[in-house]
Amino acid sequence: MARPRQNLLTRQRIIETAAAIVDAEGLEAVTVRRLGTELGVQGPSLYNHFATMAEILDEVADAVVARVDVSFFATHDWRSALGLWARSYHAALSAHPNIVPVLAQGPGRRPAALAMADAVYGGLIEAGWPPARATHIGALMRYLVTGSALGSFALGFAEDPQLYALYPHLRDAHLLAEHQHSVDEGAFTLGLDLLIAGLDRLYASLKGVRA
Amino acid sequence: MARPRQNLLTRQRIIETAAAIVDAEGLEAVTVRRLGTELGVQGPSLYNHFATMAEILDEVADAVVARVDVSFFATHDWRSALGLWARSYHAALSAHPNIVPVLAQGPGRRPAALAMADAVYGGLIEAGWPPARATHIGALMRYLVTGSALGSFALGFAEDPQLYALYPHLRDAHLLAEHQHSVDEGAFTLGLDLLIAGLDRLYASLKGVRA
DNA sequence: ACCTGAACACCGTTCAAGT
DNA sequence: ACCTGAACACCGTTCAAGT
Repeated sequence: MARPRQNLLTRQRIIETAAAIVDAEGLEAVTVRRLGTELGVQGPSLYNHFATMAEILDEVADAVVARVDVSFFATHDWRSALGLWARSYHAALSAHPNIVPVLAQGPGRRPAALAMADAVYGGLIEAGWPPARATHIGALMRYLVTGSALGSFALGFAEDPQLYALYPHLRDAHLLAEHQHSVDEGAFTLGLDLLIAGLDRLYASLKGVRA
Repeated sequence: MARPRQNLLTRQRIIETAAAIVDAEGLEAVTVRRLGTELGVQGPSLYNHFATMAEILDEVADAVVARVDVSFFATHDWRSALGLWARSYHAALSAHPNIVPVLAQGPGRRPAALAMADAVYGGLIEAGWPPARATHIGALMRYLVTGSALGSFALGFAEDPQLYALYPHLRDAHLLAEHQHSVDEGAFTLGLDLLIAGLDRLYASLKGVRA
């Protein structure tokens, strides 16, 4: 059989395959040899397309961030835009929790993460927030979204009821896993609503508006 | 030279040595062989004291959580207690940021993490919060603290000014690193203050108190 | 009971050789 | 230009052998 004129690999194919492994089995399951097997090549072939394994995972992470909708800042009041963006960000990360540790290190040089930071910061500045405060708000939102996506609170407790015998108030903690979605979503929604309401009041006081 | 009657290793010594490496060089620097070298034994000797490497890192993480002060719930109003605890939790994690990914997976079977969850949840229940809300508040606080400790927002941007040419509002992002402490602390403090003020209002409305 | 030395099945990455 | 095969310097973990 003749050598195909088209390359066996593209960056896109590699990233998609890596993303599928991350979602199904976690970050540690993505190895050079495993990727090679799934792509039908030998492991070292990947180095014709990427310099390091970390670069591949960075692109997987950025593809997730690229799906976050930042368009609201162009069309909505800053309060609505912040809430809609944060929900979109949260939804994108919750769909791919295994990649969150890579994302949580900051935008670095990832284009989608930088574009998102630019849109959010720009939106807040144009709404009249002082630069230092706009930075704080952007940081705070990242803390909440990555913190909530990084590890499910509900699933963070072991399933073993006996474990909690020593802790008087944790008697039913082993049941949290059954209510994972409502616990984790409820906590995120509570936090987001409280923060936006609080920022609204802070904004009003900054602008000299009396309640 | 005779064989010492005392063991060369103890769990305590291993954990302390691992913690020092984590702090100085990060999680990836902690290897069985490296620990062996620093402890004056061969790597496999560690398996007489721990079943896995993950178990060692779990204990390093729990030692950090053990330093969080949860006593406030016994002595203070829930609002003050929540704020003082969250600041103590944040300070403990900020002092050892490299171990945060281990912590962020939840308490699991770690005694200090379980004791902390018990104290916080118990304190909120005794203050009169409904159980579901108390769970949300505990989760929310973990999101904020681990999210902020996991990766510095300020240090998450590359130091290369040229990188930001494409992003109109990020022109000065490369300067964030110089103000790391005030950016990261400012964002955390803003978030904590807004959340506690918001929870105070929510509590008042739950208890039927009119503003 | 605890430590050693050798071994197993992995890693990421490099590089000369092939096409 | 891209892929292969062999190699290097690592991993965590197991286990028989020593004391």
